Amino acid sequence: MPIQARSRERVERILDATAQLVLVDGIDGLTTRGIADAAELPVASLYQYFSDKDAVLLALCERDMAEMDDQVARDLAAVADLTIASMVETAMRAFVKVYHRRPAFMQIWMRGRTNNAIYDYGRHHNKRIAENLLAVAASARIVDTEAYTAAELAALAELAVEVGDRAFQLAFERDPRGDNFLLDQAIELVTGYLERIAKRP
Amino acid sequence: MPIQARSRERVERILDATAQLVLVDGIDGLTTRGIADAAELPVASLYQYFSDKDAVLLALCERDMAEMDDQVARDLAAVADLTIASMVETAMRAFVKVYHRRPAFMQIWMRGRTNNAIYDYGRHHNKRIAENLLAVAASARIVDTEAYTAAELAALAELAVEVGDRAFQLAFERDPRGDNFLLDQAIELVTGYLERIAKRP
Amino acid sequence: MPIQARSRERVERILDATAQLVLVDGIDGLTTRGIADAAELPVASLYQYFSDKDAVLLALCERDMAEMDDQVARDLAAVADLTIASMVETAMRAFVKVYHRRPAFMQIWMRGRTNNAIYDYGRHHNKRIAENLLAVAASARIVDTEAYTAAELAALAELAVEVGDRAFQLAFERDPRGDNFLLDQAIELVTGYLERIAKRP
Amino acid sequence: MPIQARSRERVERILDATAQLVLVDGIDGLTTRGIADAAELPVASLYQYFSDKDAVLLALCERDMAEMDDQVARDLAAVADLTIASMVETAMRAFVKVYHRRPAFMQIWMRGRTNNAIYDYGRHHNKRIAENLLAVAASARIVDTEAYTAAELAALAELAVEVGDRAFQLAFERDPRGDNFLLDQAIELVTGYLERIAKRP
DNA sequence: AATGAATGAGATTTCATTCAT
DNA sequence: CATGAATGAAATCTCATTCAT
Repeated sequence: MPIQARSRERVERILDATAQLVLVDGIDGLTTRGIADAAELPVASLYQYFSDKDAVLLALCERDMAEMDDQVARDLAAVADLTIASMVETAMRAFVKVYHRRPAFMQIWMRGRTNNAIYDYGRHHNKRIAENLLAVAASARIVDTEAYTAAELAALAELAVEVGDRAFQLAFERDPRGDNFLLDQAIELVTGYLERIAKRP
Repeated sequence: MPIQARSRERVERILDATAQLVLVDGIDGLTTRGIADAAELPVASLYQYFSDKDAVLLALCERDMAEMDDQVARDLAAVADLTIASMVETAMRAFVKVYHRRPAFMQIWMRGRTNNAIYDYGRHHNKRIAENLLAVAASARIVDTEAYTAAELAALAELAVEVGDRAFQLAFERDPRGDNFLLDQAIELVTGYLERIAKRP
Repeated sequence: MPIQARSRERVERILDATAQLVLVDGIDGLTTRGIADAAELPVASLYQYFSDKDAVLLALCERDMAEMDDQVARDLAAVADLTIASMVETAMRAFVKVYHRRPAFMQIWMRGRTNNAIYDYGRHHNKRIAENLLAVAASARIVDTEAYTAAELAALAELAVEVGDRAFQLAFERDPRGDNFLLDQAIELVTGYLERIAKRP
Repeated sequence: MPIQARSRERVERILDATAQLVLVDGIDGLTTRGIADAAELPVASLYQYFSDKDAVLLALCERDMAEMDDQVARDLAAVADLTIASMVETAMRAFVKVYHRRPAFMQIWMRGRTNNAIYDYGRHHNKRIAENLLAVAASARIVDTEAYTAAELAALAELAVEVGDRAFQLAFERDPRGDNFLLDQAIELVTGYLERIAKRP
């Protein structure tokens, strides 16, 4: 097996093992030895692939986040009539799909944010999501660029994403599959809020 | 100095020290030794006042939460014309006042909720706040009790409280005094969302 | 209530509480706080009656040992025909009686001898028992004082007591009431051994 | 130095250090820090070789017990005329040899048996010694298998071993090399007791 | 005499990380 | 590259004992 492939395989195994462990023991219970054991490799070998423990968590987030971004992009591309409402709904439903597909990721995301690395990554990622969605909306010319400055729009978008995030947290806390009533409400809430930036006809 | 007063003073010192430390090092960085050093007393003495580390955190939350509840109650009592909008604004501004007075509390509240003790307390408290506000609104007959079931109203209120929390977190992250634009937006967001439960004329 | 009486009552309560605790948690689990709680008095008050924790254990042994000595003396006094065999049997059966009456004492005695205080007390007491029994036997003129020096007799007697002690330990380990087969064997063993010091007719 | 040898050497050093410490401070005074200091290695390294404190004690017992078993087996093999008396004497003298070689072991053995790990191991080992000796005696056809049931024989043998243990303890307490008079008496005592199971001609 | 409060001094164990090979 | 082994640095909590009142 070529070294690179072996390396990639091991990294995946580490990430999967970490995901499983977080699911079972929570973020606080996570140890390097635990990860190594679960991934069936020596502890010291972890450090060949990751600089430290936080880096593992981060990589896990990144991997699954990339999947989430893909899902959002793909689903948005399939929307015929792009409005603020359809965008919000599509994006948020895409999130839910990935949370369902990756329960461990959901756990880490929802409950693991005391870890500074994850927390910071989360803030950073939410900001990027907000920017991306704003860009899509802008290029679809569905944003009222006259009533708000660019900075205000950015702040609004980020607020909306964060608030949606928290609402989902609540929904997934109540039910590991996401409480349906709360999911719907979350979407309504964010939609309602963001419609103020929709272009007035 | 009477013993009881001395004891209370020490407890306060422990709580204040804890608050400072959480602010600086985060919840994960909190250690009993750290608390004791900061509070200038022997580690063993911590255990006279608190059964364990979690209990300290919990007490801190309780202390500041009580203050927050007071503030909200007092400010709401002073509102002449009670509407959903005036309630939300009054309550949220009351929160801001307390966050100003107790910056450490905000941090703990916003970032400390993976700690089980805090988490449970937080969920419980938010729920209670939501219930209280809902009760006030109901007795002022400004809630549309026909369009929603009681359970739905409870869920809506809780969601609003949690989402307001998160929005405030963002505002206070950007600016230690709370970013004004974001604070306003937060209030608008929650108000907008909750107005759907206002009684239709 | 006169102070002395109150004091004696408290000492008894401490001793009883200690006995119970040892029975439940073993010697290693014993704490001053535990004793105080069980005896329903403040920890600090323990130190009014005992110099330290070991002193409590020691006092407990002494109290029950005194009872044991009484039992032996009383039972021996009732023996009509004093021989080595009847002495050994009577004394050992008296031990068993007290072990039955005082199960906590039995526990401490049988399993608590890692504690230095208890261990030393045990050695000391076994020696005294040996001396006493030897004195009784000598005054009943059933000992062969010609074949052995006084020092040898003392050593023999002590060995017999210690060995009997260990045999009982085994018997009470196997069965909290004392395994009957082993109890009988223990008596036979000690009797058989000591008969060598019986006066030859 | 090859790693395995280094590891074995360290384990030995830990065991020796433990033995010394138990000898000086008793079992209760034993601490992981103490062991580590005496063995001149970091406390954390203890846990590379042993799962916890009890495991160290246990390993110490096992090591010395193995030596004792060897000694007994070797010496018994050299006995020409196997009788109960010669067996008992040979075995007990073999014990003495090992106690001489391993004074710490005797201490641990005699005083450490409240520690659960050691206690359980001790009971188990004494039983096995008793069984082994009984088996040797049986195969040499020097046991009266008609007067006693197998269970009784087993109990008798175990009692004899335990009682011999205790007698030896006394002998070694009085004199670090083992008081000769008491050693002789111990052998006589056990021999005398066990001869009842010798086959009647 | 009585006691609530205070504390010095550890004890055991865990863990992330680093080397030497 | 890979890894078994090693370890510095803590962390939490307990407990016997002592004071000040």
